Amino acid sequence: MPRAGLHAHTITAAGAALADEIGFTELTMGRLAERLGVRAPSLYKHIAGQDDLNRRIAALAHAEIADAIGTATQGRAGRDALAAAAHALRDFALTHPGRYAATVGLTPTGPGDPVAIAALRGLGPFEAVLRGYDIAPEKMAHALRALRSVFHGFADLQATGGFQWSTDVGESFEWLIDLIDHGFRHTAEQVRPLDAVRFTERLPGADHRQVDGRPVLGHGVA
Amino acid sequence: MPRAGLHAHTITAAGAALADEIGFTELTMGRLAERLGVRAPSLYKHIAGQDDLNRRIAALAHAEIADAIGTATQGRAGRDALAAAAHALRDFALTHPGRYAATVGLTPTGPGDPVAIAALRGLGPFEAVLRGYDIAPEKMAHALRALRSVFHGFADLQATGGFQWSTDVGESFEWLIDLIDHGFRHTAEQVRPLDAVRFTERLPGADHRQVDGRPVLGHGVA
DNA sequence: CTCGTTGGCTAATCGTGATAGCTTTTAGCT
DNA sequence: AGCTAAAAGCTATCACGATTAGCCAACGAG
Repeated sequence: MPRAGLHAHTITAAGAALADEIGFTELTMGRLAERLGVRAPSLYKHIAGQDDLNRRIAALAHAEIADAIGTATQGRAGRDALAAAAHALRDFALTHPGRYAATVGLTPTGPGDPVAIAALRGLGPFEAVLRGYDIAPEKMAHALRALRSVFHGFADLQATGGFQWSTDVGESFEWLIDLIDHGFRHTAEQVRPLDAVRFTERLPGADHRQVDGRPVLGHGVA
Repeated sequence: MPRAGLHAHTITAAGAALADEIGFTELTMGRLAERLGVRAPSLYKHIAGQDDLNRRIAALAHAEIADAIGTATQGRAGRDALAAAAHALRDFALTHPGRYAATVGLTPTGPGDPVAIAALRGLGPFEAVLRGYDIAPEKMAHALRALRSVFHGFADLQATGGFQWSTDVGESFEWLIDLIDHGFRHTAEQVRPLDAVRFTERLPGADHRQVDGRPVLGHGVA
């Protein structure tokens, strides 16, 4: 019996492709092995188990998303960049639902976690988009979270069949981009009193390192 | 052996509570049965199976969310109503992570699906919030989807541990509310050409009934 | 050519969902 | 009070997926 010549990277790619076809939750070691023309236990010679597989797929997806958004926003700014990034993310979620599903719900296990590192890389293009608006540096983290929330929310709802009315989804998406664009322009002009910055609530287990009184944006997922 | 006196409603409630404790994906027939002091097969006398259980929990959660947002927004309008609704939803997602997880990822099977009906009921309070802004009636569906995307996205990211930086999450949330509030005010003033309304893209399987050229907002999940 | 490592296989364990068929409780009726 | 039928639990059992142990063949270095 000749060898199949598997590698962790091969398995991850095949798993991602299969997840896109049948859904992330339907991805099983047996099915993946069958797809690779191999028996299930053989996969364990290359990856540690299903959780490991899931994390590798998530890391791959994060990297791909970062690339997609990065290239889509090259040379654009303002609403153009915002729209390009939004479309790139949504297109990815719709074309690769399995991969996209892998990126949500997997808490990074620590600073060295490949998932965390890949997720961090995915933040870069979003920050670039925000640089096109007049946002105070200390508000950047808020704006980043807002961006992620908005576009993840839309992509997630659409990918999971959350939009059932006949109203055109693409048009709703454009409307949403306008909403955020206008919001960013308007909020940027706002002058809010300093005592609005409270820093009271803390997530248990979150990383709280600070330098010069500002959080270290070094790892984690924003 | 005396009877336990189970009912579909009892089982659903216990399942929701257990899901909140151990996580929705960890909810299992055996564990739920143990919690109820009964053997797993006994549950099948009242519910059809795990999928049925999941859907019942989702319907329950949708109803509870609708109630929470509805009461929170009573007598409020504009930014007040927006903030109240947003907080109500986020509080629910954080206090009842299991139930909240059940509400995402379950596509309604049809117009009569209890999940779809409950989800529809949950839209009411959101529409009420939007009435506080000057939004053209034909844009209401877009605004509704925008609202759902934004707050689902934030709640989902926070509930799944997506925010890892030290920046205060509550503050980011307030910032997001401001962003949307400003966006709604500004976009409402916008006058956009009619040909921007295209109605080209259609979701497969979606309900497309229309009356007077406008979609019937009768069922589905927006 | 030989040998150690590597990669795939079979067999087996364990946990979970689901179903079949049996038994007992319980409510209503005479 | 006793009878009866539906309802509600139980045991036994199967299917399937993840994972591990241990066997053996393929491959590359000397």
